[in-house]
Amino acid sequence: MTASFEHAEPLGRVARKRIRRINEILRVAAEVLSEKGYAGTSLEEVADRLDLAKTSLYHYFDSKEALFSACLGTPAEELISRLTAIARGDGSPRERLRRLMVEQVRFTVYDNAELSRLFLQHLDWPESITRQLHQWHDRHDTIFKQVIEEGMADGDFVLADATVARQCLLGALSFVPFWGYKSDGRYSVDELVEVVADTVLPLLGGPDGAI
Amino acid sequence: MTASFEHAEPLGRVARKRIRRINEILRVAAEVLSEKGYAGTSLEEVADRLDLAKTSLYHYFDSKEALFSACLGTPAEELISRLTAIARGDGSPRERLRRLMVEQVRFTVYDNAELSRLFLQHLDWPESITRQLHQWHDRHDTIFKQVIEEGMADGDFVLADATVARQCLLGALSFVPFWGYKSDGRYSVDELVEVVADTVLPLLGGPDGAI
Amino acid sequence: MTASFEHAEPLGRVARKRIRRINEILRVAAEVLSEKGYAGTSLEEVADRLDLAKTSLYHYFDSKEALFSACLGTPAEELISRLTAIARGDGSPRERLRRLMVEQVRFTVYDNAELSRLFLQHLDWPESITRQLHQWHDRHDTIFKQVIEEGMADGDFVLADATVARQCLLGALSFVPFWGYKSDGRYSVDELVEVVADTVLPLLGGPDGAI
Amino acid sequence: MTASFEHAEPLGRVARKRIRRINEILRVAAEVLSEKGYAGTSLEEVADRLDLAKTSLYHYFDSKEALFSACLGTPAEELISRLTAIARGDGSPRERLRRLMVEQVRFTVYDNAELSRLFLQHLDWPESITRQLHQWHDRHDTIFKQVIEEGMADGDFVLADATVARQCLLGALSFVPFWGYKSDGRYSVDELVEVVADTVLPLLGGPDGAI
DNA sequence: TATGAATGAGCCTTCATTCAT
DNA sequence: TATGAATGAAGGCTCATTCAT
Repeated sequence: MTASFEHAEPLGRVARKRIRRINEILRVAAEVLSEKGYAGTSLEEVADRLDLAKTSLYHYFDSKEALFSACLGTPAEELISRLTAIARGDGSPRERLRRLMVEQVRFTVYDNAELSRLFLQHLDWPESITRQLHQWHDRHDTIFKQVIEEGMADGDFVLADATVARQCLLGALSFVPFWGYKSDGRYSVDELVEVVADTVLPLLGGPDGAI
Repeated sequence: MTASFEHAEPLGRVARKRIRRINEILRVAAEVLSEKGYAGTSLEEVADRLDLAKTSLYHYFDSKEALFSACLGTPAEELISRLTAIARGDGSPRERLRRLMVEQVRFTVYDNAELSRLFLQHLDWPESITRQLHQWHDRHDTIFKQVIEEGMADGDFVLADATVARQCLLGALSFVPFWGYKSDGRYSVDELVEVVADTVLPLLGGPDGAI
Repeated sequence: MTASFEHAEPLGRVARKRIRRINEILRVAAEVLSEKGYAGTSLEEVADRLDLAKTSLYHYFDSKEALFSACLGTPAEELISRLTAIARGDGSPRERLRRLMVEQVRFTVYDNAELSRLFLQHLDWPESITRQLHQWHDRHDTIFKQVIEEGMADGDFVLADATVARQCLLGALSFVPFWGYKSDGRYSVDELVEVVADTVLPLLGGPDGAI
Repeated sequence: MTASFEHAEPLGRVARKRIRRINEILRVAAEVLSEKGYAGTSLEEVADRLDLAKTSLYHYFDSKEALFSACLGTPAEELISRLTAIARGDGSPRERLRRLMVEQVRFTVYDNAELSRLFLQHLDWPESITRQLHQWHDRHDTIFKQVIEEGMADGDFVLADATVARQCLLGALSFVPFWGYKSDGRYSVDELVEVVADTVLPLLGGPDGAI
């Protein structure tokens, strides 16, 4: 019953079509969600934008909760997976941390502009989604934490309080999607991403002119 | 009908009682609001916690929107007013900026722990409140902006892009109320406030060991 | 919140009016319930017959379940209370049993013609009501059981299997409300009641011409 | 399209398979029906228990109504046919009546334990099924009625009011399937059947120790 | 035959709001 | 001021049924 939108095995035509449909639904649902928030979004509205009857959504998701949970889960897992790859990759801790920041900003500002804003707001969600959000937050936080700790062990990062520094760093990054309720378009996304990373990096202390 | 909660002139006993009642309502409403968000909060719940009938709220506020608008407005104006006083006060730009940061964190973490989280979420609100939020954001942003610009003019702050730096700084600060869905209580509030300010200040560049 | 329809203390005008309203609702709800069954009855229909908006019912009952639970509870408790009084009253066991039968038939055929039919059908009800029905059944059964046992101890009732006899007796009585999906009106209610009692009494065996 | 579940002529392999399928469906449908009642039963649930898609049921039955109508019709006709055979068979009216009772109890308690309970509940059914139920009731009643009348003509049954007696007798029998929402298992089915018949027979009056 | 997709009708329930007392 | 009554709009969800494959 639960909608699964990814499989490892080869799928028949029917199954592929179903998946495509589900992804379309998720896309539109995310769109509405990012405009109105969970409580403010009605299935009617999602269905309308899909030219679908409200009840047809129940062929793909068991409930409103399940639908929007999937909405959040897809990008959250994607981001975490990308960041994990970077954190485990090559380069000095400082280099990897910078790459994490770049990827995070790119992802939240470019790939998932609106949905990203939802991850800050833990009100308004049903219990089960709140729990998921907390888990994602923890996993996300841990990725940054480990790289920063490596850098401290190397003596490259010099921090009075690593936790506070990390929180400030993540805070700064998390707010990028909120900057432009009126965007001013001074930078291309690629440029913005780099500028932000360079701006925030000093939070970690260490030798001047590092990198 | 519109609830006014402040007056300059002397008031009669009845009026004073009314104001006290209104403030009590606002306090409780803010409490619920911070737990459930706008759409998730019903007047019934607010009334219940006040041991009041739901309809009685209409003697003090014209509508749900008016009630919660006042809820946000009171602390928003308070914070802006405090920050304005600091910005216009004595001291070098760097000193004043630091004091702004300290006040901002203290206010959002200590004085208005939960409500502060609401200022980030511009979804889920009715149009008119969204507009207010934008205005507060702008006024709030401007306060920091001006002090930073003074510091740049003095050559004390050295920034490649002042806007990006400011956004990162404010992002880091705004995130503080979100840190502790599990608080770890390492610092007292007063200590925390200082640690955060010291951690974030490097975002502004300038001579090492400044302050 | 739960609708209470009986009180020992004196009540104000408002409270009395509320009780009257609740009883009116219960009456109409019982009417519909007896025509369509639980699942087949919509609150809309109940409200319509009361010239009321569907949602207004929620001022008096928390849910459909609560409403119809009260519907059944009122007559069930009433019948049990009447029967208890008889069982504890004067007269030989045979006399009291006969009076129980008379009261039971009168109540189910005359006072609560349609609702009585609902007590047989334990399907279709929500869990909590099913539990209540079972409890009423048990209490009801116990009343008859005790009087029959007294009569056996006296040697007035002579039964190979008292349980089977009691079940058959109660079965016969319970069936009376079902007789007349076309009623033929040969007897007045008062006469019918007596005829039925006389007809069923032989189930209990014992000396011919008893009573 | 209408499902026919019995044929006189020889059938092809395909047709036989279809009939087997239909009977399986009816069996499962009856099972669910007896647990949840008509309105409480969804085609989805029936299909689920058959490992079938909901819509596939429409290959065998035109509608929910048709399916459940068949569900009831099969056992109803079976019972009536068995009782008719007995009523027309050998033996004195008293003997035949006793055999009718035995068969009725055996059928409702043993062969069709749950479905039998549905025949008492004339609510909750759609109109057309209600009509059928009434017809079966009439035919069923008539069978008993005629044998009782024969017995009265013979002077073996002595009844003040034959109709009331018959209704009481049938009432007692009809309730046997309801006895045991907690069964106590004192008798085997075969014994129970006899005990009940002996217990109820006195309702018909006549010479002591008859049979 | 079998089934996935889709839908319209309908249900229970919540809620902000109005009105009369 | 305070509140009980009442309601319309809206929302999430179920379900029997139709259609195309």
